[in-house]
Amino acid sequence: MAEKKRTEIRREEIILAALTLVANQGVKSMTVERISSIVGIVPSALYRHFTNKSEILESVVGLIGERMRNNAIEVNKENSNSLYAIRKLLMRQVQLIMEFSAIPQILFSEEVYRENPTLKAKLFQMINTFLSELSTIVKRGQQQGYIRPDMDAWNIAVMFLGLFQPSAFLYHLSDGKFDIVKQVDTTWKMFSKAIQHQT
Amino acid sequence: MAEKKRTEIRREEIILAALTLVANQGVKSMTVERISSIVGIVPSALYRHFTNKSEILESVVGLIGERMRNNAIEVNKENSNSLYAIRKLLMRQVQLIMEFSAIPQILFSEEVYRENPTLKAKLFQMINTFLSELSTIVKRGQQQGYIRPDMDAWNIAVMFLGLFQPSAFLYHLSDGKFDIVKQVDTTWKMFSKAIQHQT
DNA sequence: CTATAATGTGAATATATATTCACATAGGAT
DNA sequence: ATCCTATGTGAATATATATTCACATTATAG
Repeated sequence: MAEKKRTEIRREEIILAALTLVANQGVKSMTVERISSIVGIVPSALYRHFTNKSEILESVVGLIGERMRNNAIEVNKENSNSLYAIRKLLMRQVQLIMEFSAIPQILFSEEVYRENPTLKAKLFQMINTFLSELSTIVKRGQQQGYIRPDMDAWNIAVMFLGLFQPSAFLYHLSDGKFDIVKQVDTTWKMFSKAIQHQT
Repeated sequence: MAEKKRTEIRREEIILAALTLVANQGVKSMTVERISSIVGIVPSALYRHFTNKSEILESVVGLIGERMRNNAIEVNKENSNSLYAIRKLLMRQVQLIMEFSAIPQILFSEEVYRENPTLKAKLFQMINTFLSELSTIVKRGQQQGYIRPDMDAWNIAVMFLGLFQPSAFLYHLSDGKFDIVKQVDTTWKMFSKAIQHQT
């Protein structure tokens, strides 16, 4: 028999196990059997800590969202030049993707989209929070005179997503062979020049 | 009993039915039961025309790929100004996404990624073909003097994907509420200015 | 017109997975 | 130390789905 642990601890272990599976092998690999096996308990034991599997997936998505949000907040704090902060954020996103290569799959998974409307709403809110955080950075840049003031901050934030999304896609599709850093670097050069305040 | 039809015809009907399901409700909704129901035959009859479900999915993905490729070829033929051709292509991609809102889900689905390595390879090749076609257009633009010659055509092609991918994502996530056309328009203005030959 | 091959059918099979439940046991509160 | 509650276990249940197969029927080549 596995050691008995308090539910708060087990919940964390379960979420972590689920994250590991999802991040590396996609949402489908996240079965109750595998999760429980990693944690070292029996499948039915999961239901002592979560009412169902969806709840576990929700927590996992929440964890990723939190991480993205923190990235945005931190780079904003650490960099006075907001253009530089955005570049830092870009690099962090790339890092996140390389670490959890299945993130795009999660964000587009049908488990999220169709089978769980609550989760879809949560995901939408998550992305909006991120975009909002990023918008703040952009606006600061516009006030500081680093970024052109004639462009909508929210638009720029959405464009930001486009800087790494295709690379993430190709990285994934090529089994990690695509040089994501190089592509993103080039893209950033062009992008930063385009949004910079023209003196 | 359903009418007997030659396998070539049935195959087309089946692929079309599968495409309809996938495009609107994702890969998971594409079950043998539903496909056969749309076609008007019984599930087991599918196996007279395909050896298994994967083969059907492969055909569906192939169809989408063909469509993307044709888009690229056509806009290249129809527009002498290659910058304008690229813009046209962008609009066509947006149209494609609005018509088949589940395309991102297909491209990132685990059915494609994990369960079927052949299909993954095919998808990769498909994207590369598209990017290659687009590169040709870009290179022409560079020769014509419309596009800056100091940027790698392939890089630009990958960036192109980033022009609509985030919008597709948000469009999907917001249940069609996100104004994809407006966002892509703004993004295009910035992008086209950035890649234009600076006189 | 008939024989044969191609296509369609319904039932059966196989598999994978989530979830429930009665029972077992450990560990902290008293 | 004992009781009680929280946690763990194994078996059973439910469900969804792909696939196979023996048999039925249609179309078509000869």
